[in-house]
Amino acid sequence: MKVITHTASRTARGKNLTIVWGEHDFSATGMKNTKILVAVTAEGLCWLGINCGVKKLRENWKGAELIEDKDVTAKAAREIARLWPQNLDKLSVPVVLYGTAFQLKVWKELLKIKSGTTVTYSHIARKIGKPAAVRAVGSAVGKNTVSIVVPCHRVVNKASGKINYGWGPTLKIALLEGEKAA
DNA sequence: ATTTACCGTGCTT
DNA sequence: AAGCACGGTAAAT
Repeated sequence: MKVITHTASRTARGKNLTIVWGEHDFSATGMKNTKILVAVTAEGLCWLGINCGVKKLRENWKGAELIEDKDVTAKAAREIARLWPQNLDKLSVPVVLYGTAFQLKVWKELLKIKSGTTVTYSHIARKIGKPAAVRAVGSAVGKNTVSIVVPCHRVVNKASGKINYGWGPTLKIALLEGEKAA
């Protein structure tokens, strides 16, 4: 999978950017009643939201020009559904990551987590050489813009049974179950 | 069992 | 420019 990164804050990254988006069914994967909102820039996949609506997309790409066109996003959506859960790393569409230097480090680390496995937030913190920045890792993971493909759901709490997930704890569990079963 | 300290980000003042 | 709230974990109380 090709990954393109850009250093930009959340508020600045939408500037002068055109994003095409579309909603697609993800149920064929065994994830019942699940829709993914796929968005692409000229470079590649920049956003994947689960059951989320454009509002979230707009909030995360302030100032960007958003164009709805399912025909454009369908190819990527179909490929994601086909490759999940084991082979997302074979995605032919490049993944485009816009974040701060810290966030980019965290997200790239997420890409190394194998399907069917989980790691803790402190593990990531150690991996990026900032063992004390566990909480910062937590917030960076939560700001991931390309769910599922950048597997933020594979990061779990160490001991406390708490489950945190931007699209809801239930979905996080469902994704992990789906990957384990595969 | 509760509190404290650590870090980066984004929102509010 | 400064302050506040978040989020996960280990260590100290």
